[in-house]
Amino acid sequence: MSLKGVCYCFKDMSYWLLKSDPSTYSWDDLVRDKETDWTGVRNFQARNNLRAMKVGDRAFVYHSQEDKDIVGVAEIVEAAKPDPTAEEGEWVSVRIKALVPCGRSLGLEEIRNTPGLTTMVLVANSRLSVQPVSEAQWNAILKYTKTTLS
DNA sequence: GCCAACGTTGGC
DNA sequence: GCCAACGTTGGC
Repeated sequence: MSLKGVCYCFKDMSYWLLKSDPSTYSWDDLVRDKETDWTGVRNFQARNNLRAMKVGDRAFVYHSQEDKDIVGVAEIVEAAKPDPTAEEGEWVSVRIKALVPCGRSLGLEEIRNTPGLTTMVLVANSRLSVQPVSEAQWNAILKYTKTTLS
């Protein structure tokens, strides 16, 4: 691979946050499965975010409901394709794989109280299940959670 | 195209 | 379990 190609990949990487109720599908489930199709998204904004994902993009996995924290990092390994679980409508899913767990989880409360993270979509619109994360937010969260990507 | 009614999600 | 916020649906 050329150096130009490498640089392009880095420059072009996008970051995301995927929300899941752990009683339905948790980070531990993803680690067990290693990879999974992220199906079941039935919201237009979330679907558009799924469509914008590229192979190699990274996403935090956030546990909604009882935990309310960011727990791990996943990588997009297949871009959007028709969601096989959708009986009607143009819904899509992407394939993700577990990369690393966070060194420690980062709770919603702490996100709300951390300068630089208060602008996260999670804070303004906690209901959106597939959200973009800025590069600055991404790096800050890696730092706060003591998470190292190999 | 507006808006009331309804359903769902998720924080508390 | 409650309820606020949000998104979708459907009547007009």
